[in-house]
Amino acid sequence: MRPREFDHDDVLRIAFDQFWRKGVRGTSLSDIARDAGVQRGSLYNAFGSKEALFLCAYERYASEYLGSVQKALGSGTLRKRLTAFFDLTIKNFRSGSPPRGCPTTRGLMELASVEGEGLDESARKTFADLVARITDLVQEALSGGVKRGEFNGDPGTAALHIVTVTRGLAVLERAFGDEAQLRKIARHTIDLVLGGAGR
Amino acid sequence: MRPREFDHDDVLRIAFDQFWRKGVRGTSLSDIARDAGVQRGSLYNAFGSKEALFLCAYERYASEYLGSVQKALGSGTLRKRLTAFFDLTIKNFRSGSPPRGCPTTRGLMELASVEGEGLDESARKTFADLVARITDLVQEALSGGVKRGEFNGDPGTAALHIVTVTRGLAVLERAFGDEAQLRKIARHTIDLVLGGAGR
DNA sequence: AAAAATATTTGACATGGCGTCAATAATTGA
DNA sequence: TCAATTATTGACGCCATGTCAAATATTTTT
Repeated sequence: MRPREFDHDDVLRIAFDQFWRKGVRGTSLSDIARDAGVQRGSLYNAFGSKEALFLCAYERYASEYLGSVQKALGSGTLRKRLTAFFDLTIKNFRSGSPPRGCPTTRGLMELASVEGEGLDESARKTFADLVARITDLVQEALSGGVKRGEFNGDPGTAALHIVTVTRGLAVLERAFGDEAQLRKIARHTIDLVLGGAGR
Repeated sequence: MRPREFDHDDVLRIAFDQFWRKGVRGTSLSDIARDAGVQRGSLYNAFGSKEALFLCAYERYASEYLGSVQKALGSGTLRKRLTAFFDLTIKNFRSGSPPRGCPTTRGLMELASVEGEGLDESARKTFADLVARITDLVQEALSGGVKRGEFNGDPGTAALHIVTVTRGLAVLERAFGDEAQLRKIARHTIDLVLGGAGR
């Protein structure tokens, strides 16, 4: 059979970059094809549809992103680790100029119409993964030195709350665009989560 | 001059309903025109462009929404009022079937490309208004019976945090779609904000 | 080595959306 | 009554998505 003349991964990276900058609906396959030096038809042949291409590109990004989160959460006190998580998150969707926002959030909202079921599944996994990692973090801290009673409810709920805040930040960032404010909210959230520790 | 043959407000309501259900980019002016019994050209004559029409429709909605928030925050203890706020918010973006999500958040994310500057302004105002109302609420409670020291930082930061959570909920709702979970996060947030009061 | 099989590339095409424009129609005011 | 003004209407250009058949480049088979 005839070998393909372009690298799938290259195209996915290029496509994701455009999707992230201009949104899924705001990016045409012609744009991507031109940027990637590929014929538009080849993209259809390789991926089937624009939404399918976005999905592939998104999943490639998501695994990379989750990996970097994993790394950032490395070690240190709970406060330090949570701070690192918020820092990474804010830095991630403040990257580029103008800032490009949170890809998962943007994609999810943009495709959350009748049809956009493919990304729902994928975004759910991303969020679930984040919640799981933060839950582990909290549990680990609890079984370590951190005193119980500084958390309201179970670690899972705390993690859910934290991930919710990060996604809220992704939204506010689009509205206000003020990084200092985002950091303030992040710090405040950590203070709340760590109970009296930071007051 | 010739009188127009349709009611602006009717069209805005119909348009907003479609935008909310199918997204801005997923809704065509032909759809709206058909639904409203108006020619497509008339919409361009009256509003200028699809984005401008969306903006008008959004602003009509936003003032209605802020009014209902105002009402819901009416009276009672701070906990009761915050609970009412979360309830209204969740109920709002769980309305319809399937749930239609938060219009401000969806619109903001969808149009947050290079050009979408019109809605940025409008959404910023909506969020700023929400933050201001919640700030007032907290300040009122503080000058009333509620003890100081149950809040971390100033009331403004607390309000910002709360609004951030509601927007995070709008995102998670799209991913998980589980209303019970949203309520759990809301309750948890209130518990955190009210310090030791609810523990 | 030649031919068959198979997958990719390519360009043409159909469909549908946005936005513009000139022509037409319906009022109001002089 | 007629001019001025604004709304409506339908045709048009442009661009996007997605489909299809023809052409092309390999690998495998004979």
